[in-house]
Amino acid sequence: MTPRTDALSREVVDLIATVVARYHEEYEEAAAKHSLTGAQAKVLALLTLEPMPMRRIAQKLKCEPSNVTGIVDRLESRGLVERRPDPDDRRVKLAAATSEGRVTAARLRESLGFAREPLGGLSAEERTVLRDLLKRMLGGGA
Amino acid sequence: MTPRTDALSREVVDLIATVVARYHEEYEEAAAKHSLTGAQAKVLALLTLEPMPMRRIAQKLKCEPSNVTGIVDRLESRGLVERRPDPDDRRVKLAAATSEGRVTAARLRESLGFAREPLGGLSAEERTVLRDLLKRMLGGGA
DNA sequence: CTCCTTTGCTTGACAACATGAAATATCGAG
DNA sequence: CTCGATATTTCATGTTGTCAAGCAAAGGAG
Repeated sequence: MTPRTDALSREVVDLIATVVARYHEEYEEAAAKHSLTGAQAKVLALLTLEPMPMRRIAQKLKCEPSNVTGIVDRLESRGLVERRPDPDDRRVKLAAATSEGRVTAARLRESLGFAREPLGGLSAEERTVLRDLLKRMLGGGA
Repeated sequence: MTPRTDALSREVVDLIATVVARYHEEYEEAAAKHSLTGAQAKVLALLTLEPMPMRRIAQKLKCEPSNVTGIVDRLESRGLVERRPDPDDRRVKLAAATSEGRVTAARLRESLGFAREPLGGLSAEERTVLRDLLKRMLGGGA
């Protein structure tokens, strides 16, 4: 169907690569502002939505559970996250953001400029078109 | 200008986050297929375009030069890359892809499905629109 | 209930990536 | 030539990632 390497596709892929690079930079930068690494920021953001077993964090991050242990350890040692027992299953430990963790996460979201800066140049209609194209792109490839 | 957290912007940012995650997954996966890490694949791809001083690789990767030393070491020990003296400046070492390195890089490009899969669902017109929106998004924020 | 497998988490060993500081060699200006 | 700047490497250290092994708890088969 799609010619393997037509100029248009290559251009779009290059642009996406640029978006990816830029997104990462900004994310790491915003995390560093709060003395967090990217991985720690991601986990903290996840836990502000709801407490979660370690195992589920690993699934979200697509990494081994043993890795999550260390990341949560570091967040816990800074008082941003705590481990609670799961009342329904004593094997499970629920990681949850502390109130201090939620404050940090909120500040982090604010300093994440990616939402405003690059999207600011697009009108509401254009953003709608972009949204729909991205949706189709992601939905179709799944 | 842009309301800080309107639903549409949040949705687009979420979609971009998904694209970023997906891009990374596929890139790491493709690299792993050739027993390379993501960082190694990136450097190898860079050096297939043209030989380059270590320092410039570090700039492209946005990391410290001392880090590049290790990555190039590993690529060199596998015969994918070599260090050459720079005729104009004896302090500089030019890293260059070997012919074997170029073969590996070419295979890697081919196995990188991101170009075909998700873009396949979009018509040429839609890809043009997407390209222009991404361009404006990136250009405006720069 | 006991046995046995599975599941959830942690620990330990190890590799890659990343930073920062210090060492070495070279360049280039004065 | 001397001195400061530049390019690279080395070392110490920390974070992220994997895999294998271990332990506690859950859950089913008998």
